Amino acid sequence: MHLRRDDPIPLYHQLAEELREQIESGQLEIGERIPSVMALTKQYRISPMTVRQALGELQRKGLLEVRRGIGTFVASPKITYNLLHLTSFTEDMVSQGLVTHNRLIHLALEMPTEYVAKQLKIPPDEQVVRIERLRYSGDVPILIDYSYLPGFLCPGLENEDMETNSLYALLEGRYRLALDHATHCLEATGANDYEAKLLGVPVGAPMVLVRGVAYLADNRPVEHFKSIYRADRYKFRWETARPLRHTP
Amino acid sequence: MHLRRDDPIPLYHQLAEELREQIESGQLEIGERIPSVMALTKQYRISPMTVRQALGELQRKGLLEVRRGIGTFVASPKITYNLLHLTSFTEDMVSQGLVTHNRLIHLALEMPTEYVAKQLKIPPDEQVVRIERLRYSGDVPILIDYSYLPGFLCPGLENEDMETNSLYALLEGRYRLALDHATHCLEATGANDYEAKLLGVPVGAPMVLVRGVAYLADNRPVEHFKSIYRADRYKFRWETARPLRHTP
DNA sequence: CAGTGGTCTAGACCACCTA
DNA sequence: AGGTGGTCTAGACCACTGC
Repeated sequence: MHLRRDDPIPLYHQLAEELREQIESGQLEIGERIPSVMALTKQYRISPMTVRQALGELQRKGLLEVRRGIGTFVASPKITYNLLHLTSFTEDMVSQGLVTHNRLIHLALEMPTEYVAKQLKIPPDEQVVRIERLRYSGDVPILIDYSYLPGFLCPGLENEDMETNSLYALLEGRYRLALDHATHCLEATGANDYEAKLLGVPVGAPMVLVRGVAYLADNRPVEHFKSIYRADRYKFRWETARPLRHTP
Repeated sequence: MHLRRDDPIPLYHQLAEELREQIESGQLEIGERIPSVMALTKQYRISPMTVRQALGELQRKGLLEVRRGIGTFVASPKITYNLLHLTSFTEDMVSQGLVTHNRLIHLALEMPTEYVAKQLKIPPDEQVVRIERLRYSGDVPILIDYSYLPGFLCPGLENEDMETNSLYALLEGRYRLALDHATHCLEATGANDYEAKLLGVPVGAPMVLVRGVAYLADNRPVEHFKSIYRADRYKFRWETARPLRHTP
């Protein structure tokens, strides 16, 4: 395996992906030492700083664990698994044997708010596709889901069937937009009139609000999302590993 | 101001701290552009890569915001919690450069409830240290923190100064209990009378409730914790390698 | 066009760890 | 002693932005 130098995707990210695949495929086992920085430098013919950028990325995501003066090791994969698990509503429902479906509330091409334009890093006069869906577990509405995507990235998306189709499957299949990573921000809030009505809870009922942005491998924003969960029907679980202390 | 080159603290961290102080003191205002990479390179007589390491650190912590081709700007500061790593509140605040202190509300050796004994995997007649603390960012109370630890693991902990000491630092330093991993469960809730009074918010105000257990490397439970955060002052942030939110 | 941040090079020295 | 990761240099080219 070698890296593509005439690719918009940075070398360090290509290397990080390569290592992640080796970890997830089991070529590199949990607790195993990965090749040293110098070894990777020679193997991929890139400079040490670039290797370290790749390792830093995986370290921050919890896939690698560094022991100074000894080496870099594959960390327990629980962390990433559960963090992904944390964000996957449908998967969570299915794994608990619950039937889930969506109700489309809104789907149109329109002008973004200032906030959304900033999140997507587009000019404020660039149109976005706005999607609003209500998502159920069985007959119980669990969350409201808002998505905003730059219109030029997915022309015609506003005419698709968003009730039965998965948005991400559409993006990857029809528009060849391979989502790569995402940021998330979680807070608690109370249901407003609109949310309370849709979800069938009292106004002010405790809700979990998750906002974030999904990106392509080259860091172009593809989607700004906002999800509002009923706190009485949904809990978030995860595990962490303690980071090793390093330099001050 | 100049950096100390014969200091164990890395240059990039010194620069990051320098910029952070300028932001917090108001020398650099929110939304203001900070000097460019080249300007900082010349000003502090360090190389561009080192400047970028400093900026990257502040960016990941949410203090800076980058607009490509334009410049780097001071972001509006928010307290965030990194879900990837198991850190204590104190460590988390300090790493973000925020001043924090605790008010001890309760500290004693006592009999556990059935629930706590089960969480800690100890017999119901085995005593636990119960700690209740109110924790501040500056002058603002942010959360109420309950900890329960098996008494035999940390004899004398009930006589320690829990107002100025970090619990995790004490456990690792004095008792040689190296925390390794933890489980967490998060939900949203409304403040009850007691919580509202302590935190100075209205009854029913949105709160984030996190419960869980911290373990040693051999899976012995060390601590059952329960933290109640003011949702208006504390947000939880994380990144995922692949966004699987809408997977069918 | 000039300025910005993003990426990358090909080395260097250091503190740390094992042996 | 020899290998490891951590830090740092002094440049380079690129894509993007605003003028």
